[in-house]
Order: sequence, then structure tokens, then C-alpha cells
Amino acid sequence: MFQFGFRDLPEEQTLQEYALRFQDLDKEAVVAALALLRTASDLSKEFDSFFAFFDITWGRFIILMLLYREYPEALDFALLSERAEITKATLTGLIDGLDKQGFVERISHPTDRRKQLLCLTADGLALLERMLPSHYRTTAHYMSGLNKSQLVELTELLNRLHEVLVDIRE
Amino acid sequence: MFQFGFRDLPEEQTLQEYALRFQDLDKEAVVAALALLRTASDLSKEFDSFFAFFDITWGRFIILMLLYREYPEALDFALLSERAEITKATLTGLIDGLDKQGFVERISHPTDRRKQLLCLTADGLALLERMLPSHYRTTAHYMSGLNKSQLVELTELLNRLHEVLVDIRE
DNA sequence: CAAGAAACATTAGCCGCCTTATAATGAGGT
DNA sequence: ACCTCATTATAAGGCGGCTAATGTTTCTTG
Repeated sequence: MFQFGFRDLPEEQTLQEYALRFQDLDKEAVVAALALLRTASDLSKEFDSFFAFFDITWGRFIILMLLYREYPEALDFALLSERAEITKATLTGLIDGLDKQGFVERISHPTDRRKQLLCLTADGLALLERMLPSHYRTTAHYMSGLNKSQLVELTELLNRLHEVLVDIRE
Repeated sequence: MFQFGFRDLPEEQTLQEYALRFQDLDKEAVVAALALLRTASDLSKEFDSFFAFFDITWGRFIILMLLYREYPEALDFALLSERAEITKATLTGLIDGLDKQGFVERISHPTDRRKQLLCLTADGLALLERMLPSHYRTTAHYMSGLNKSQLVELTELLNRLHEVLVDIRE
């Protein structure tokens, strides 16, 4: 799901050199950005191998969770792609896979024949109920480097960054 | 480079429900993990579009930066793949592309004919010197949601998580 | 010193997700 | 009613990860 790069963050000395060469280099910002990408990469690799154990991917898991939230209701294809923040083309591929695995069902829309609805199957539900307990347990383990108040602090800082990034994107 | 999912983090109510259903769910840990992945995804998307402007990718940029650190020295292929945290097979592909673009040069090792060395070309150096000023400027902009001390705090929290994740991985 | 083991980069083939292009269906204005 | 245009899902092709297998080259060791 994620590939970062750089085994080690740049050393203080290197950074110092670059800061002289490039006037606008903000050392704290650069280090924080790299640390953010690196740690997220670490975390996503752990999730990837966890999900691989159940023969799914992060992308498929997101789809399953979004359908789980609605279960037993079905969810509109276009709405699902929006919530998952992927294009409809990408969603087609994910659903193809999940459909083949028997975890998801395509239902044609009752009135608009262009549309389709998606719903978790009994197997899909069973898969989630089998994996979620250990998923939440391992998640807590992955984050065990920080105590509760540090986790809250981290979340706040990240969300502040998120807001700015959303603004920039628009 | 990165694909996250979930347009919105789960609402407090949903989380509360799941916490009842799954005993080991640690709400702070789950929210922090999702926030981490989401914000890293935001950031990497910004970098991706920045790099696309210069017709390279994040992966290629990492290779260029690692060679830039050594410039004008050449760097061993195997060592480069290790530093970039990618397999040699993947590196072959990246170097193929960068070679075709003329930013990198393959040099056969003077004594061991199995090995090869890699070096930035003049064009590669020129590319970096053209893009790095705005790269560092935009990086500072992306991170402008936090002030300097918050950035340092964020980095510390992330690195603490990183250490635990590295331990888990081994 | 010869033969087998190890190390090296590449190739081939798979996968997930992307973007762009395409075909089918529906909605709206005249 | 019809033509246009928008919307929907899919198809096609690319990129960059991965593993496993390949052909060289070098090292080891009997």
C-alpha cells in the first residue's frame, strides 16, 4: 500500500549543508515530513502483512469495512468509490476481486439500469467477524510506542496537518 | 505512492459501537493509526503531483537524492537498493527509467565484473538543482499547519512509533 | 587447480492501483 | 419523440512494487 524510501532520515550535518545551499529549507518541516512518511510506511507494511494472512489487501479491507458499516443495507457503487477515495475504475477492480472471493455481491439497481448496488455477503461478514478481533488487537500493539495521551496528541497534530493539506489540494 | 481510503475517520458513535463488539479495540490507538495513514497519504499525494511536474516519481526522486548525497562519487548498486529499501529487481526498473531519461549513468565496477556503480549525470544534477529550491519551499508549505515546536513534537512521537514498529518487524 | 557454492544484476510474471478512453444508459430541452 | 449531453461502469494500458528463476562472475575449498 505504501512505499517510502530512505532507510535512515538525513543526518543533521547533511541537512545543515543543504540548508545553506537552499535558502528556503525548513529543517524541522523536512524532518517531520520524512518521519511522517516513514512511520506511515512502517505501519502500512504491518497492516499489509496482517491482511495478507487473510488473503486480502488494504484496499479490499477498506471496501469491506465501508460495506460493513451499512450492513445489511446495500451501498451505491458511485457513493462507495467516493467514500473510499478511489476512482470508479479502481473500485471496479477491487469489487471484481472481492466478488470472485465471494465476499461481496453486485446487485443491479431497481430503477436505473446503469447503476449497481453492493452488499457484503454472509461470507464477507464472516470474514470480518473472524479478523476484526485480532485486527484491533494488533493495531493496539503497533501503536504501543505511545501512551493514551501521546496518541491523542499525535492525532491532533496530524489532523491539523490534514486540514492544511486538504486546503492546499483544492 | 500511497493510497489510504476512508474519506472521513470513523465517527465517535461508530467507534463506540465497535468497542462494545470487540473487547480489545483501543479507540485512541485506532484513531491515531487512521489519522497517521490519512495524513501521510495527503502528503504523499502532494509530493506526487509536485514530482509529476518534473516528469519523475517519488521512487525516482529517492534514487536521485541518494545519488546526490554521494555526488560526484558513484554508488554501489546493491548498497543503493538497501538504502532505498527496495529490492534489486525494483531498482533495476527504476534505474532503467532514469537511465532512459538521462539522469543516471551505469558504470561497470573496475574489478568485479558482476557489480555495477551508479552515478548522477550532469543532467541529473541539473534537474535536482532546478527542482530542490521549490521542493523545499513547498515542503515547508505542506507542513505549515504546525509551528516549529509542534513539528519537533510530531517528529518525536513518530520516531517513537517507528522504533516499536521496527522491533515488531524483526 | 578444478568444481561446486555464493553473489550479482536482470528477466519474467504477478498484483494493486492509477489514468484515460469507451460503451451503455438516462435525463433534459426543444 | 428526438438529439444532445451527462453519468455510469468497464476496459485497456502504465507504473512500480514483489518473488522466483536465470546466466554471469567470483569465491571457496578439497
